[in-house]
Amino acid sequence: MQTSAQSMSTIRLVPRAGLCQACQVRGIAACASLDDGDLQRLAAIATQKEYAAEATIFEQGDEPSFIYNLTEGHVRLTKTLANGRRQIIGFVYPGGMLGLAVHGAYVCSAEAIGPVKLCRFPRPRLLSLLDELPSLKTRLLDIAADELGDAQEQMLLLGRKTPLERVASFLWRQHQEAIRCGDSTLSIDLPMKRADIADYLGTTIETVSRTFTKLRADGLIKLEHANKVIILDLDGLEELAEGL
Amino acid sequence: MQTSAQSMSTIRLVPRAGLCQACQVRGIAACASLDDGDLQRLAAIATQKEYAAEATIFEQGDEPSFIYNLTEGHVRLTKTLANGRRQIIGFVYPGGMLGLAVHGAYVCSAEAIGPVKLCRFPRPRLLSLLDELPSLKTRLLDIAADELGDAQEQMLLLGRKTPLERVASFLWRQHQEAIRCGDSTLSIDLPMKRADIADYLGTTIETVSRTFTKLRADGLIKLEHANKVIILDLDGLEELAEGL
DNA sequence: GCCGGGCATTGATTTGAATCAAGCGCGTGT
DNA sequence: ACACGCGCTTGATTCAAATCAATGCCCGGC
Repeated sequence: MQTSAQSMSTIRLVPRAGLCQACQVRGIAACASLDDGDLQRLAAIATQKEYAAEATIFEQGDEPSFIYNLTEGHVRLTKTLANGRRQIIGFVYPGGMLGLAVHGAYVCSAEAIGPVKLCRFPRPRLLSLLDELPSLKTRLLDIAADELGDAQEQMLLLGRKTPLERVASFLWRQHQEAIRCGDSTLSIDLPMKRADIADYLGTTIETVSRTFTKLRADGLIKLEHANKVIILDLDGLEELAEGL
Repeated sequence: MQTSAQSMSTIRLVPRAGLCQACQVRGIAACASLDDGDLQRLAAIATQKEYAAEATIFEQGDEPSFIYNLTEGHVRLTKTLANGRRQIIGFVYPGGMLGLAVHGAYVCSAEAIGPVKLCRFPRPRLLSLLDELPSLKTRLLDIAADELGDAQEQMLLLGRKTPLERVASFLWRQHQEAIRCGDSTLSIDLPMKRADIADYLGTTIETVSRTFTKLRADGLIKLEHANKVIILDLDGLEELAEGL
């Protein structure tokens, strides 16, 4: 009872300068485009922050004061309708950016799935620094274009795929993501709960669960336990995902 | 029979230099960020193209050789699944960009809804010009961030809204778009067919039609004819769209 | 003016996923 | 060790939207 609600969510806050060279996500994050000198300048405006599991990093509608780079853990981006219906817009993995998509206010909320570490940049200072770091601006444009492509793929999923195809697509992408992080096994760790998967795929917990069961029955996957999936038939999964 | 299939779709192609000052979308397109001198440099690499109704401007999977700016008419962006199911990712209005979202290839196809005019830029030349026109690069980043926000809003629609809410959201946005173009009436012209609306909203032609009928019965809209809607209760429409 | 075809609307029926409702398994804290 | 609770799975039922099927309307060609 001695810790306040705030200290529950924000565990540590340290200046960032000098730590970048050692950063876990140095090679895949936005800052990968920078040489050591420019990295120094970026690091000068950055602060490292940590949040506990389930903490809210920012809220839909908030003034967008910061842009973040996720260094450890997983984040979900959510939008919520008046009556409580929730849609998960995306999951963010280590190396990903938060807070890029903005029309005057954050368009979605960001919540830590497990404990996370972030690199935080004051938006105005980062934006003005962009004029002096053109390679970073280019990189952000590339990142935004990639995210736009991902969003469009998700619209196809939500608008036109069956629940079976949605789950297969989800697992396929989780596998691709694991590869991108250097993990080339067919074993997938799901950091999020069934409710998160359901809200991401535009369906329900029950349907997600039944679909996992069906994929297992059909021999496409094995469920080591609820949050660990082994892919047995990667090609079959991809075919399902593409609606073949 | 004397005209080939190609000349059916590509009617005219003229150099663009010098025409920008007179451009219809000068004030709202990406080039709005440029002064006259920089505009000259951009115009030097642009070509004006026209396409007939239903023509394909580029195809999902094509090498992304060009970036386009729509000057007249309307475009739909589509993705298609193996078995023919189609999702419309977005509609583009005069002043909008085509071909920004790319992972090595166009991620969707672009099709003219009616006759269209476009300003076409060779992608490599535009990208290298960006290094000399930082304000344009910033503008493109802003546009990409806006489109990302729109895409996220659409994910909420596709994942969690009812057909009634989807159609209400669609009409509300069409109205907002009309305002952006300086048209402040409550009368909306729909350039696209019911099939396009259905594929955009992740539903069917029949459901779209029934929903229009219901909105009319409930006194929220009037249907002047199939492609002309008069909004009678803008607030009611917005409430529906937000799920209240 | 009349015919034909494309597009929209309306109606009847089916179906697949949401909802409602138990159970189960596992980790946590007492 | 035990009980509690949370998260996942499984089963039964409902229901909304997709599908199937006609009909109507408007425009363009003959």
